[in-house]
Amino acid sequence: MPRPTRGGRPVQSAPRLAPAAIAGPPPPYRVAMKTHLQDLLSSALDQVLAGSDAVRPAIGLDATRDAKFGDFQTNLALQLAKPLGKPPRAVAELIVAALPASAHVTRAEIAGPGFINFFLKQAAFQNIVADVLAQGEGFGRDDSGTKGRIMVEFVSANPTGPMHVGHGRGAAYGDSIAKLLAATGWTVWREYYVNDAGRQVDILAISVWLRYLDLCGERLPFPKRGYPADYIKHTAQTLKDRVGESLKRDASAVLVDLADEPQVPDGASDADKDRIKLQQEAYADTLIARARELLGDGWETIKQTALDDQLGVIRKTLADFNVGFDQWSSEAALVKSGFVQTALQRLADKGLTYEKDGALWMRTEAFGDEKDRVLVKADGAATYFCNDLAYHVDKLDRNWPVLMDVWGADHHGYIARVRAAIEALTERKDALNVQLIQFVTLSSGRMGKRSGNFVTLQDLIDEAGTDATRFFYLTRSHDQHLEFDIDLARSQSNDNPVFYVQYAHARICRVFEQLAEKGGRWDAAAAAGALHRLDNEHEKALLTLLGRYPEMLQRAAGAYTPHSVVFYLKDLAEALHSYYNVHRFLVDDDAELQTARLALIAATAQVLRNGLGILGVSAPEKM
RNA sequence: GCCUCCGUAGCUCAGUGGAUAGAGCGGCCGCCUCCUAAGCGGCAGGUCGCAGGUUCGAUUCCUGCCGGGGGCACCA
Repeated sequence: MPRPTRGGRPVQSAPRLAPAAIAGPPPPYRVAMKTHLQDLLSSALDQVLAGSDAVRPAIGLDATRDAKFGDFQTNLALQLAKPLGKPPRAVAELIVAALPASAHVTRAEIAGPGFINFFLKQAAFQNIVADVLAQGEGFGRDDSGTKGRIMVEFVSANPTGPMHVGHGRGAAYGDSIAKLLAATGWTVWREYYVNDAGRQVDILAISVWLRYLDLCGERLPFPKRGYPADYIKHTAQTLKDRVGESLKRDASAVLVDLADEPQVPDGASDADKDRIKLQQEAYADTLIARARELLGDGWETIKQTALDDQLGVIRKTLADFNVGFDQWSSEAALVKSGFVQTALQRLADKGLTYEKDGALWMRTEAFGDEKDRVLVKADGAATYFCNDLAYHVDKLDRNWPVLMDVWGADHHGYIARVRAAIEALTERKDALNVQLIQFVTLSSGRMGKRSGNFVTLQDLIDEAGTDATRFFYLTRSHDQHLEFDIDLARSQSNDNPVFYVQYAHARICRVFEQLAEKGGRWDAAAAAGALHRLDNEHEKALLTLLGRYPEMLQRAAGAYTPHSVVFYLKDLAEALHSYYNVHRFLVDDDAELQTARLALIAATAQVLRNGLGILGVSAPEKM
């Protein structure tokens, strides 16, 4: 498999996911309608405020929560009640009385504490169908890339084992937010940072080697701090297939002069546990040093084999999960290239580093961190922070001025120092955009890499499918804890929420299949002239939702909330299912009505596809 | 102790200043001679953790408590 490399030299580029869509502004009708209502209200305000010294408020128009409140609402009267010294409803009456006549408005109604609700003629909404059909995959999208350049780094799971369900959430979120940003005017680049340097890789290698020795018939005790899981045995077998027994050493040679690893006794105090764990870490380090001595270059072979094998598993899982990256960036390559030293020098040149207790520190506290941080440890090894800092500098050097990092919530305390480093070198406080993904809990127990019996993301995908798994992850706000109901996700039952949306799409496809079977045709070109036939409340609900899609996308992108797309799609599917149950679309005796309804559901299918595409979920034609 | 994410129906969760707070699941009652019933319609179920404050208006913003998750390394 290809080795990942550092920045600027992508090894494996994922295909760009954005479809070649029709560029251009979102359909203007909703915006135009709001502007129109604002003009009417503005004119009314001229009259109402004449002779008053009240400050003219901004005219806010909102979508209504419920169709019974009309199409748009304004709270103008509530805002003006106090300055005018009149009850809100009285103000509302003045405003409504002063409203000029309009061809689009059927009525303006005062409701509740003083809202003015506008009811528009259905004709105002019908053209959305033609817009959707004309723009297709491009409907709602802004592929201009003119909002700016943003790099999204996500997953970046350590290559020391398979991805678990927590990583899956970050993968689903990161992939969808990248798609969402790309669909709303951003130029997006997605990266995976491969932590293939440092002590954890040595721990991985020693674990693999000990299992390899097992396979060669050499029995050694397995250290507590090693990775005991079965996937290590698999990698050990891969190693043996590759090198035979050339890396076999006698157990006695490995263990000579080595005291037994200390064990935590039952009922030990917390202090004792911590002390013994430190001794166990030291024991693992001793084993690693011993292995290096005995193996020479062979040690590197083991490390490479282990990394290749683990990363290969991760790559397969992500591919199955429909998650792609523009680039995989290697920590080890970053170190080897000398760029870490370059970054350190830049900090030193600014007087932001100093030595203390044999270590090299950075003055992060001067930039809002709660304390200064170590860059190079007393033993000469760089900290994770040091290399990661360099990586972020590298990203900025590559002309990505906005860096979104998708991290697990356990990295919360790490934000301040990375932000400090970036601010120190760029004088920009806002370059780093961290999205913390809250924890995933499993309905049947917790996961952990050392336990050996955790549920991997691959397990989940294999059993529940990519669609159900991705949809499930994205059904919750990312800053909310997610309880992953494994049984539900695994079940191919009606309870699984992804099917509800997909089914709406499949149903529409089935209608067109039926039409073809009957030998009928649907004339898309004639649809525009037939749309005036869409006059019932179910059609109105669909028309309204279709029209809201573009603004929903913008809102979801602005708030970094792909789950908003999920909830929108559920609403759209619900409107379709309700419509389906009440009305027939294949209307034998009314060709114009049939044309109009088919156009409406074709547009609905298009928006379902577009939205599901943002989520990375398929839109099947049959279920 | 400090930082942070939370606390909304029996359960899982939406709702980034507005109206009578919503959905799914679970419970109950209906709907297939008709484009897939993986669907639709209806009923029951709430002191939006507690207490103050700001506001014409607070589930939403602020403060303080109570309860829970996570983080506070020369680990990654």
